[in-house]
Amino acid sequence: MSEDLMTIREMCDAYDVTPRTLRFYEAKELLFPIREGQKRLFTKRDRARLKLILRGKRFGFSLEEIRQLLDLYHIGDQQHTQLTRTYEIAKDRLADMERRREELDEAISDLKEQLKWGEKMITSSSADLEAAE
Amino acid sequence: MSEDLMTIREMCDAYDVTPRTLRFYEAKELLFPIREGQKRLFTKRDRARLKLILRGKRFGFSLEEIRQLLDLYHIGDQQHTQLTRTYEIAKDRLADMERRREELDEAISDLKEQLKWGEKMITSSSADLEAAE
DNA sequence: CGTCCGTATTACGTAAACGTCAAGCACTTG
DNA sequence: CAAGTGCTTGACGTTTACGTAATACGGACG
Repeated sequence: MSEDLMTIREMCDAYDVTPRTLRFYEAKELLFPIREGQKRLFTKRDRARLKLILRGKRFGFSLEEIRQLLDLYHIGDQQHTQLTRTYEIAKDRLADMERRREELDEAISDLKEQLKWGEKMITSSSADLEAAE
Repeated sequence: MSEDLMTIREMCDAYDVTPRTLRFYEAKELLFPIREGQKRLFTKRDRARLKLILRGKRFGFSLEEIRQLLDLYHIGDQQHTQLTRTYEIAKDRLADMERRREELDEAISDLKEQLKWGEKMITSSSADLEAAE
């Protein structure tokens, strides 16, 4: 348990991002590193959030969308009404993701189909692929 | 079979994009509408490509990445060596997508877990969620 | 024939997500 | 203590993916 806190450089090495990116995310209120004097120290919570940020980006979410998603994970001691609302948003998000999953499955099988053809074309000769819908 | 060709406006209505977007994609060599005089006419092939473009975007691919992916679907009558190379790229892409699917599954189950907590919190009262890894 | 309407081209504008200096503070290291 | 190393805060630059006029062209219509 080396310290639970990481410097900006350790973060960059660990997650393959630049210092600029981490400061940018802090400015956008996606991360909240603590300050020791001048320097930033990133907590376990920051690391968890960063993972989610990078994951979100890989799925085409904007940083603003990601920020809202992150807030879902911060369901702290809020008011009941606000909480219910948050819950609804989260359910919508989940539905989003499951739609994306279906789409991704489709994309994968499309590409697989394409690869089967590619295989045939490599082992045999060329053909006319324009017939495909 | 109304004509198999669509005007820019018909395309916009059908796929919910702007004319600017379609012209932009053409400029970036993602689409290749034919020209009747001045006007563009989009073929079935353009529509298939546009669908893939929009799908790619939903998964966070840049237009440049999408253009390369689209080329995989255009495995026409190329040279054998080039074809083999293309095939390798396609397989890498497929592996990419399957990794993404795993990640998406993880993201979904994470969010579902979060929702279970949210449920408890709504039906009961507030609690401390900071203990979560 | 004048005037819309839809499309075209050209060009400048913009939001998001950083990159890239410039200049300064805090160690520590020789 | 001078020099380097690492971090800091601005501030301006850049790329991507379009938006938004301004201007012009070609057919349809009253």
